[in-house]
Amino acid sequence: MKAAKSPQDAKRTSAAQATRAQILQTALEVFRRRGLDGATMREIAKTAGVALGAAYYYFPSKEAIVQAYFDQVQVEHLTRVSAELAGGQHDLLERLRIAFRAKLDVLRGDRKLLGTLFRYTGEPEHPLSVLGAGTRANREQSIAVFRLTVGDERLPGDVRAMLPAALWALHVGMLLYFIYDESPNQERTRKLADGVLQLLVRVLALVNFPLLKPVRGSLFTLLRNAGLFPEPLASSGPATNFPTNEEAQS
Amino acid sequence: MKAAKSPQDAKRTSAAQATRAQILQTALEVFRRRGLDGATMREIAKTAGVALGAAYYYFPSKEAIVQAYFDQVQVEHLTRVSAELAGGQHDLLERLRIAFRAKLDVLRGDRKLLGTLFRYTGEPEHPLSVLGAGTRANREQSIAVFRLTVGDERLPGDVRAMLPAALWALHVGMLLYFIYDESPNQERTRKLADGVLQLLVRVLALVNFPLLKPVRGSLFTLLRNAGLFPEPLASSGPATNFPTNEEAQS
DNA sequence: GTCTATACTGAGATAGAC
DNA sequence: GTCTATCTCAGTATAGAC
Repeated sequence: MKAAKSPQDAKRTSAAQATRAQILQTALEVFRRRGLDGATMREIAKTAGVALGAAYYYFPSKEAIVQAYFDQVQVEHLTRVSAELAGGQHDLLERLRIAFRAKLDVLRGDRKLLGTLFRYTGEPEHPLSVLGAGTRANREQSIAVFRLTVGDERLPGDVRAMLPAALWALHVGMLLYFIYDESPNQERTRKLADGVLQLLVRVLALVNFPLLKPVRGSLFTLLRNAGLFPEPLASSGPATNFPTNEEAQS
Repeated sequence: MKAAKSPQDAKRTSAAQATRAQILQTALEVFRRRGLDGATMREIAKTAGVALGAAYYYFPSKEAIVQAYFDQVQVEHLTRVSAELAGGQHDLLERLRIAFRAKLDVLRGDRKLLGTLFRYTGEPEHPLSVLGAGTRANREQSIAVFRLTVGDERLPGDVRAMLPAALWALHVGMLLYFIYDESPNQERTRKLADGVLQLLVRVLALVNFPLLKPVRGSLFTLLRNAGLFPEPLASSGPATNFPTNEEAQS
């Protein structure tokens, strides 16, 4: 957003970024070796070859490092999905599989770190709550990836409006299953995801069926009243998309 | 399970139990006053009139106290639901509302404590993970309450087999919403629960409809293969009921 | 603005005396 | 079963080098 004002600034900045990156990467190594709780900021700093203060200079807490990791993951997910989707014509199911599998591929090997993602779920005020304000940017980027995945698939307006956020929620559920999945290479998670997505696509095809239409209407009204998907249908701006609970008239 | 062997034992035991209860109740007061993180074991011990070590003698960690609280909640939920269900004839929807509302009533005022429930969701090995082995007893008791709530409602066998666990999962979701709900007296949560349950009952009525039967079949097969509801349909023993992932052949 | 070195505080948890 | 003393470690503070 802002360019460096002088060579000095640029140099300082890039040196600082290198330090930051160094700390981040080292921290991830230490996390993988020791586990999240086993890792201490002191060891991270020492291994990274910086003083403790430097680590705290860049990351206010240990979990902030993990958050930075999640931001990294998010970027890589977008990259992978964009690349794969660009590669050819795929139907909706294939596209969804690509998006879900890509996420698992990016996270493969870091299942333990993933636990942190859920640690503050029950604490609305915490900056690292998956559902909280502090992670909104990351969440919206992730939802955007699913919006991209859905693309211009022909769907009823209300379905199309909430599908990306619903997919995001579904994918969070998948990650939870992933963490608990001890099958070799977590194949069970992949199978489950495939199956669920297949089912989802089938249900989406049924969604205009007369018997189901009223159910669908009720469901969406319910969710909207609950403030779970408050975007005003087909709004184009950046949508708020989760329990912000900023007083909706029900 | 085991009776005291002598008056001494009984006395010791009951004195010890009194100490334990004292620590537990005091801890809850302190939690409510200071919040969970604001509360220190030192303050809890001091306020309860015991030494720090005594608190740790009864509760291996601060969160263990919260876990004990959840056990208490579980007992009270069962009591309330049993009492209300015994009071007359209710249809399924009414019974479900009773069960869900009772839970909210029991927890009203302790929403902050509830955050702890989710803190270790992402850590399978942690004794306090909602989905883990350490909380299985509590979870099964809770599912049993929902089984009681469903009662002998006429339902297809597969639906009837997974409904209690599904309701348990749904109710956990409700608790999450509850935590984030800042509406007066958390009325939004109650409205949402009512609406979701109404919808659920409507869907249950449609479940035998020809168009939906294959979808339902696929869904259940999927969940079973995923090990999410591994009980062998209508087994009567204590069912394992969540991602234990003890090697299932998919 | 970036980083080092060092020391301090607070709190969860434990050991061992009684 | 209960207490006191102690340990560890995350996180803060500070003072300063560059």
